Amino acid sequence: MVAEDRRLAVLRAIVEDYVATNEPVGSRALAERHGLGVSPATIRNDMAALEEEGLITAPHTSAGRVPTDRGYRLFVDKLSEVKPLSAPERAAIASFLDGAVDLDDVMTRTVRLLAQLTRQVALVQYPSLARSTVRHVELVTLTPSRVLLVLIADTGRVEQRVVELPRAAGDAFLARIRDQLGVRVTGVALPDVAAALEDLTAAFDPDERAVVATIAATLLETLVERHDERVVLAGAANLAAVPADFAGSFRPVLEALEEQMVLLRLLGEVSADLDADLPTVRIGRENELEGLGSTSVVSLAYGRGSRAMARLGVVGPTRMDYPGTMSSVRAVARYLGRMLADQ
Amino acid sequence: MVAEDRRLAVLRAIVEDYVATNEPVGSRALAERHGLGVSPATIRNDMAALEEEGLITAPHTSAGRVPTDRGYRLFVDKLSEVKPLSAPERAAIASFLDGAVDLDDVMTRTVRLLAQLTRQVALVQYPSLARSTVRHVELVTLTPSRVLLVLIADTGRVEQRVVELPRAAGDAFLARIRDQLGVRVTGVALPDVAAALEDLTAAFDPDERAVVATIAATLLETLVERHDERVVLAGAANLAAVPADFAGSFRPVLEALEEQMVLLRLLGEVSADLDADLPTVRIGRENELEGLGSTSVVSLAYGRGSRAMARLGVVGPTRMDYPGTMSSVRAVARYLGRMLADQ
DNA sequence: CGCTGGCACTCCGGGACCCCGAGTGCCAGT
DNA sequence: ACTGGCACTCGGGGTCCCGGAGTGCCAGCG
Repeated sequence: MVAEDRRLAVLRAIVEDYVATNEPVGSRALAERHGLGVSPATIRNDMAALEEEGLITAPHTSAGRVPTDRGYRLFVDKLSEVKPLSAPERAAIASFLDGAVDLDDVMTRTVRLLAQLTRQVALVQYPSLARSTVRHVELVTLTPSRVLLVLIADTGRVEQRVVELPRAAGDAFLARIRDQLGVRVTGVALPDVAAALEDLTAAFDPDERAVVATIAATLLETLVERHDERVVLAGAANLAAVPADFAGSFRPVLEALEEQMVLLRLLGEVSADLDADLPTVRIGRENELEGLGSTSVVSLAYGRGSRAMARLGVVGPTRMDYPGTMSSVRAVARYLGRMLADQ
Repeated sequence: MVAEDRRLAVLRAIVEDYVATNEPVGSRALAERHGLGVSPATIRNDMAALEEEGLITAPHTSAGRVPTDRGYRLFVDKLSEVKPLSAPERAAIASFLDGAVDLDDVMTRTVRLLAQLTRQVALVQYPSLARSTVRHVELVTLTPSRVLLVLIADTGRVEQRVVELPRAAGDAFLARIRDQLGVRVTGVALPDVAAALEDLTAAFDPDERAVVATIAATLLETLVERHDERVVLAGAANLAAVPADFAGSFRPVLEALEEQMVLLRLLGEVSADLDADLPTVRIGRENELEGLGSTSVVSLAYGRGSRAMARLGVVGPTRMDYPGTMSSVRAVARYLGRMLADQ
């Protein structure tokens, strides 16, 4: 089995060298730079075997080898360790995020930080409304028949919506609605709000119910909407770092990254718990999105305590420094979770 | 002066052809495609004169001519007319923007629309807080010594900030503060809020003043902050449409566009009034920003009635369709102004 | 049996070269 | 003032060629 081990060591060396140099790596360079203790000829045999298994491939007959998606996959799963961040990096995270004034600010800073740390495109999803509770509901009169409905979640997230009332409503009436809403939904988990509002209209006179129902409906709409799942992005310029990474132009990549839907799918489903300590890695074709066949996504959930709230991650070329990226993603996710817990 | 007129016609033809084909334009093609009624040789003389004046330039001894920044400038100022939009385009604007649920939604839709219409990078600045009035101020208790301060402007813009109080404050006390704030600032223009709060602390007992002062300070901070001038962006993928437009890589351009400060400077100062009906055009080096030497910016203020609230515009290669872009920018600015007036 | 050195082979990339076409500037003629 | 003609320039593309890097295979060795 010694031979088998060496083969894997060769794969690991190929991945590391290729990531570092961006050039197909040959047997001689490999034998020299890594202390494998065998001759290039032996390595060539190993490489032939690895190629047979579909883990590496040669761009041309007479070039070095390059890892395939499957090769990276094996590397990530079995051959790499997530290195802890350096002290300066930790310090950078702290100094970057401290001093944020509101949730928008936290999100913006986080995504920039992540882009800077990893030198890739960073994504951060807003804390999911579905996993929050209501902190406060407010109604603000705009005109007699229009009110602004403001919903504040415990994550600090604020949603607002203008409501057109079926008829004019006086301040006293609105105050009663506000009170009733407050009593019923404050502290309630957002998915449970619908149930909590079930009997809301019953608390009002029949001729008042149309107005109340309109407001309640808008509130529920606000909770349900896909709008919910906002994702912010930073570091698009990093795509241009090594143009060769994206065959032809990277226009399709840029285009894909402008679609919120795509970003959400890249980050993946938010799991219930925060148990997973290691980022999820999707490599190349593994994420089946148009135009993103030569990119990888490293993502992780963040949250308060053990409850996941949303995800964050980075998108980069399949030829990326997985261990480094994974550790940055993990560190930022942890720090962000801690920040939000403070609030 | 007929000769002079023809020279300008030649310049205009060069700009139009170059924009259409992205290739240096020669004297023969010019004589054929545009009904100038003179021979290529004559046009060559004109071109020599235009080159002498610094309006066009030849990439190589034996290539056609290309407009310089100054050439585009003359074209924009004197030789082009802003064409009205086509009916389908107008329809697209309306259908794209209608149905927006809140201010964020309006901004997002607008910027996407503009990017799509112009096929360039679009920028839209949020309605300036400095030009709004206060619609409502709200205080929400988080913990006894922390409150969330929410400010709603008449543009629909919502700002929130967590305030750490110097000591715990009861609900009744906070309600009094809220009332006092409401009385003093509701309907007040944001720049005048500081004055309106001048005597706020006087309305409270001496031992309450520290808390009140903290809240007032945070409110003022919220108004002043640069955060104020948010700009959203869309259509970055359009930069990649004609890679040759940005010599080498367009990394620097992407980088510049990630800086809020840069975006603000690109859009320019918001003037007091909405008098200017034509977009401002800054061509190439005219905007003195690092990395944006080969881009042009077409921008315009938008607002309610005659009051400017902020600006929007697009960034693209100097080689752009100025008349078309200008008309799109103008149309979107008008429509957006009308939408906000409705609110 | 696994490893090694040697060897013939392949193929990419870059440089040298050349030609063609497009476009110019200038000049003499109308 | 405009035009046709002409000599000139230059870049892009095509072809050719070579060197270097890397491979696969084979025979030999411990």
